[in-house]
Amino acid sequence: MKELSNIADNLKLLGDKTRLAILTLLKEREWCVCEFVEIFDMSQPAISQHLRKLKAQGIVKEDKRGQWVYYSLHIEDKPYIQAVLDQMPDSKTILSQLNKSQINIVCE
Amino acid sequence: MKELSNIADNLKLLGDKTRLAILTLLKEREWCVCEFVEIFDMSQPAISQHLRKLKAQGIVKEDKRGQWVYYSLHIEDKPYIQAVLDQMPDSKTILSQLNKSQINIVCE
DNA sequence: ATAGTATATAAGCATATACTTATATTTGTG
DNA sequence: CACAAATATAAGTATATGCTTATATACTAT
Repeated sequence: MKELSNIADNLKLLGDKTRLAILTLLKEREWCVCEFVEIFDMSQPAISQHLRKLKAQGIVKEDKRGQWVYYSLHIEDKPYIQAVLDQMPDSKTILSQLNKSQINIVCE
Repeated sequence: MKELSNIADNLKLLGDKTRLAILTLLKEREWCVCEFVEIFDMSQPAISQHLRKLKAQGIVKEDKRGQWVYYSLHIEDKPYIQAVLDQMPDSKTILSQLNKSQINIVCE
């Protein structure tokens, strides 16, 4: 049984809009860093740091292939994360919500 | 459909050991503030502030009865929180983990 | 009314978090 | 080798967070 504080630390990482979107997108397929950088309105180091945190807690795993690093989910042993992601909308919905917030920023 | 950022804000509140324990205990029954104050090694205002955050996001509801305020879960419309709490251990396990950490503090 | 108990709020503070920019590292290509 | 692209790391900073102590509020009982 995982420790309460361990579970809380995992869930804390899900409590960020960007990371929650990343994980939800990863339900569908693996993604490389540069794809995330294009999608999110944020610098490359910011994305890299989010992925590092997720990797540090074993929530994602990386696969270096040539110049690119592909990330995928690694939550087989974390049912509480699976349970959350099962409830998340599909990638298309996530992407449209990200776009909407970008438009909001432009309009302000 | 709830907004991505709304879900993330909810999950952020679950990403704290104390609040996650509170919510898990609330699966079993309603609790009053003073019970939480006894269980957790923390001041009464600290507990009160955690409950206020949970109430502000509609995750718990309160019921004032005389001198006491009883809190209970209000997550019927939040399947991703239900899904997490379904995966959490029972109250006995939570309480023993809290006690363990208190003993650790004493021993240091 | 006064005192005691339960809870909430306010203010302050130390630490954590999520970015930014600058720079380093790794890999592919001419 | 030199350069470009993809990614990671470092350092700095503004804001958020989770506690503390002090105080206010609400209810109970004598």
